[in-house]
Amino acid sequence: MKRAKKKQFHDFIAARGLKSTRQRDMVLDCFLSSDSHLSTEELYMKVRAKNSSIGYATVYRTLKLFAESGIAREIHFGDGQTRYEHVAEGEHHDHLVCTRCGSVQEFENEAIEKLQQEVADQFGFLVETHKMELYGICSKCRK
Amino acid sequence: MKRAKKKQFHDFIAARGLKSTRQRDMVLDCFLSSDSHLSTEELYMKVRAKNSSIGYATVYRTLKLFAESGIAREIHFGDGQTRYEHVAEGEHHDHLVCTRCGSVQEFENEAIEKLQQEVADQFGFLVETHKMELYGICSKCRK
DNA sequence: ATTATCATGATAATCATTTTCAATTGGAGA
DNA sequence: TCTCCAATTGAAAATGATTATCATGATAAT
Ligand SMILES: [Mn+2]
Ligand SMILES: [Mn+2]
Ligand SMILES: [Zn+2]
Ligand SMILES: [Zn+2]
Repeated sequence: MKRAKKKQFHDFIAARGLKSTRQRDMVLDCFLSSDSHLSTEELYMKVRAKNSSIGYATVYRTLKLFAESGIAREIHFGDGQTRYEHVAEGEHHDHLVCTRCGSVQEFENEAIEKLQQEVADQFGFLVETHKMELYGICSKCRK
Repeated sequence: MKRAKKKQFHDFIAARGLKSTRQRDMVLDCFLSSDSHLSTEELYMKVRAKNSSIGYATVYRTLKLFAESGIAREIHFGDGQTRYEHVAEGEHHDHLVCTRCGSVQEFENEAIEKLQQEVADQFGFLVETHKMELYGICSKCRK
């Protein structure tokens, strides 16, 4: 899957007339080998560990490109920081976010998605994207 | 309903040992007589129209108190600005947000809420709050 | 190799929001 | 009503995340 994501990004880069650089590849490797839902700063720290000369701005810019290329998605959990998650082609999921330990559990529920569509239809609304997040205490933190 | 909200806020102020001020009452009146989902800046402009000497910080601080008192709820639609909506006791709703004109349509769907609870239960997750927003094109903008 | 572009890193600039602080005000008690 | 102190206010500085600027360096097509 990493291979495919890398190709997808490189194809995007090429299609846009952009250039392949050692920094972009470095950020890409760090992103693909990291957990999902990392903040820009967290990613920056990981990249920094590999190459301390990388600039903060480069990480910001590269992450935005990942989102545009479709291999990542920007998410906001209300803590004031932008996070990026891995995107699998044609897949969608929502989140359970623990307000105590910060852990994030992903889930998919076809029934809910269908009901959302019905609601939108009732209002003549054309859905492009949606977000659903349940905030609370995860099972580990409840013990 | 305005009466009740005002009382709720004044009770909150008193219970916390805070003081009732002309500025807070002014912001409260503007908030209660405005549409929901206004950004802090939009509210500030409305208050400013009544009393041009009000400070920006006061509006920020007061809106936070509204949220704490339970008469308002902070919401984020991803445009980088905090918005506040009116809260009716014991009521909950979600949103359809038009990405073209910015209009917001509220809706309630008991079936979805129930399914959300089931999902959380499956993961042993205790839900405290949740948000669900459908982004897309509203019926007016589709015509 | 040459050249036209694009990318990078350092730094300044933005933007929304928060904090600081000196001056003012509210309101409980005398 | 008067006092007094804690709470409040407005202006301005500070903050934190993100973006823009710009001189320098790298990429890749010719
Ligand atoms: Mn996710
Ligand atoms: Mn609402
Ligand atoms: Zn937890
Ligand atoms: Zn619209």
